[in-house]
Amino acid sequence: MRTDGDEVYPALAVSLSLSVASKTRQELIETGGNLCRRVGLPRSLGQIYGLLFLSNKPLTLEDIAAGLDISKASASVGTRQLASWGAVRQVWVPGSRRDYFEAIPEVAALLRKAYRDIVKPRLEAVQGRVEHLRTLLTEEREKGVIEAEEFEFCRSRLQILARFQKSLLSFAPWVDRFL
Amino acid sequence: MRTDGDEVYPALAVSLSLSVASKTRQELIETGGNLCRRVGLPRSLGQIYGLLFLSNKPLTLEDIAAGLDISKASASVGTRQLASWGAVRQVWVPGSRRDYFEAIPEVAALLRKAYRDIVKPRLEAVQGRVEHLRTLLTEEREKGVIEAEEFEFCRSRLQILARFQKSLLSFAPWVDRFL
DNA sequence: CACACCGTTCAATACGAATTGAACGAAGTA
DNA sequence: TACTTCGTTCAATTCGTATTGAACGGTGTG
Repeated sequence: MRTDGDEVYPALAVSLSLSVASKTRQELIETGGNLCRRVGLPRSLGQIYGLLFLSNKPLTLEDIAAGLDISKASASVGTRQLASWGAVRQVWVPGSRRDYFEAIPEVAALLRKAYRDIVKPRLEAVQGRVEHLRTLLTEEREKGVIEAEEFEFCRSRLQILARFQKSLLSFAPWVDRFL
Repeated sequence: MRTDGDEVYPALAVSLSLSVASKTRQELIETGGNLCRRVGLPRSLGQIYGLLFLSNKPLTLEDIAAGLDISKASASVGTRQLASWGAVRQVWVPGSRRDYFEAIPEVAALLRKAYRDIVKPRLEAVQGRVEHLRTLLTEEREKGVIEAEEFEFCRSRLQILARFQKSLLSFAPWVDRFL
């Protein structure tokens, strides 16, 4: 962790209450980070979730920053992002006025939610987009921008797309049933 | 397109045989690019596929570079990548010694292939990873790095993960049936 | 055999996005 | 009211990686 203000001890996560850096935790954090990076998400998200996922007790922002050696800022925005996705919960600890976080371990539920809240809406957006393209194409045909043959070709191609994402949308119930 | 060698005409895709830049094509290219970027892939891939997808006839690397205003190099690596995924096919055109490309429009089949060749193997890799973590954890327990309580906690958490991706893997047949 | 044409490669660059440090505000504490 | 303690914000920086330009090799052509 990089403290703001002056340094105390050179990067020793001394205040961290959990058994510092077991290899297991370390590796889960790493794979979590990689997993995120691969999907185009900030690696810190996966790391934070991984850290919390193997944490006995809720952790503070400082714990997280220290445990992952990232800045307090990153920890802040990261936890907020995760919380907005329901992957992390902010818990109240009576004595302290810090924010404590814990992972929500129901991974399957998280994935289901992700599908409903992110993938599916986006698919529907794409659906609208394809429709738009189809009307656009016929317009251009009427204006004579495109010749008949090419028009027909494009039309069939767009139809393929339309059919495709309709079948993708029909996935939704199956996803729900499975997870 | 930025030609190597000297310029001829200021960026007019004059040699491009398809009806230059219909709005429809334009937009599909754009959404294809965005789609890729969102998933963490180079946008040029989506653009190339989009261009070819609405193309009557096979296109050369130069056509692609010109049509998308990207470098010949990008077009080259992009088409190769797409071809390696089976999203694009290199066709032989008798008269010319250039490489011609056309899109493979069976999007559903492409997705199925992507699942089998990319997602599923990766899931299996993750499975191995989780197993590794579990043995690692018990090792650490035996060495006394972790106390009993925390060990039990982590163990249950890892088990959640294991169950989760096992159910993910059981998806495979369903994916095949659906697309 | 020289020459033009094409696709590939690779080091350099450009670009987007994640991460950071410092400043700030809110809320407790003495 | 001065002084910590925390979390947030935002401009600046860093970092990964997509993209490019130039050089190269290979293959037909005159």
